[in-house]
Amino acid sequence: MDIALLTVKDERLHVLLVRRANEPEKGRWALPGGVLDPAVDCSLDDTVRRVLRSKTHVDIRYTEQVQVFSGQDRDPRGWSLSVVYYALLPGDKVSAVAGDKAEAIEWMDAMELNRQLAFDHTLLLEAAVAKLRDKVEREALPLHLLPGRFTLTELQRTCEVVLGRPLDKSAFRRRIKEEPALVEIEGEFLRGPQRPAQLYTTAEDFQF
Amino acid sequence: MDIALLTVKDERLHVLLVRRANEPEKGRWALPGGVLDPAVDCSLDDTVRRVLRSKTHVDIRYTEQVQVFSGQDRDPRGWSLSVVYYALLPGDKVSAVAGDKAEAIEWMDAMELNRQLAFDHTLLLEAAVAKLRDKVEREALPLHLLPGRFTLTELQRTCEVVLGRPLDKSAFRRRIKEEPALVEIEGEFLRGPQRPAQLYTTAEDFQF
DNA sequence: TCAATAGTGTCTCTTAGACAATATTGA
DNA sequence: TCAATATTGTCTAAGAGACACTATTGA
Repeated sequence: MDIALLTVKDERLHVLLVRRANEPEKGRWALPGGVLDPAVDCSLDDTVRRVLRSKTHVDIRYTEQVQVFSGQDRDPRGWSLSVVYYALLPGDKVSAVAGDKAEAIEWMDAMELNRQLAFDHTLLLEAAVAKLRDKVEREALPLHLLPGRFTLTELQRTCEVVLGRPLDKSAFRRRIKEEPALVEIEGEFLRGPQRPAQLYTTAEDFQF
Repeated sequence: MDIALLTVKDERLHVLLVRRANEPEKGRWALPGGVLDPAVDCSLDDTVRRVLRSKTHVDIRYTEQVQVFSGQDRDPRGWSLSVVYYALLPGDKVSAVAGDKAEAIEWMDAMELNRQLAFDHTLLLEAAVAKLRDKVEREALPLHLLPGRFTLTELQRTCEVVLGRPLDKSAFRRRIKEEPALVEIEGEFLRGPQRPAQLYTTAEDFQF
């Protein structure tokens, strides 16, 4: 099981990588992963949460199964099978994710696949990002990438980062006006050297 | 690995079931499945094709991975994991699918989930149908469910069967007019006691 | 001729995109 | 006041749905 933990950092979609401490592919960067432990996990989703907790020490609000990768060529040790998940981390929690002493971690730009990852992890990452993007392209709001309170502009930026293209402000706001997933925090604004921006939060029953 | 082999029969979406010959759940209907054989299969997709060939003796044109189901409660024998696929069979090939002597088979209406299937197979089937429907809902044409040559009306009926709702003829044709996946078979018509209908076929490079 | 289905045309209404205009703050 | 960003309004063009119309065959 491998996980693409995605977040928005510096206006770009980033993914968490860990450096492999052992052979094969020692020293190369890879998606964090883990193995199913039937004694502990009630299902694969449990495995994902357990692994994420141990690697990040942060509570992850959302995970989704992407695809199974399998075959004899993806790992030099022979036939292997891996279920890929993506997970979403709010942008303000990035700094809370720290590697263990044993493991070096790094946030890599998830759109720029210039670095060579271990095994077939570049493919896995592409599939994960594609699935997320597809969902957002179909009108889903990636609220799990945002902090507890956010402005509409921040929400729009997040969508743009995931989609990799600019959105029209007017059309975007028109669309989400009807969105029950968003709740206006009455009287709360983000202030700066300009007109204050209304703060919103995610509805209780929001399902991504 | 379990497979929902889907086809259109009698203007309804149907799924192939096999009756379990062994315990547990002996005698109950289930989706056909198989186990991965690393010695033979280069990947899970190979497994699916191998299993389908052995069960149906028909060449299946299209398969797609749906989702992994896992947990300790889905099989009385304990923790289990299954990758679910759906596969599409052209409507004119239904009669070519025959069970072995050892196995009873049956086509069940895939929308009417009234029968109690073995294990959690009702859930697996629902997930498979939902994935197919979702794809067709987003403008994909389920050409793999159709024979080699077909009319636009037949194509529309097939979409309607998958979606479970009627489509407007005019709007439907307007949409697929631009569709490169469809190739008109010039001069070939389906004739009957009415105006002949132009026959179409699937483009070589069609990707569902 | 009629029945039956194939195929087209037209109207309306909704919506997305582009872009402009207005609003409200701190400095 | 100005700079900067928030928020709203307007115009237009494309597309979807509804529905009616025409076309072409066999009987």
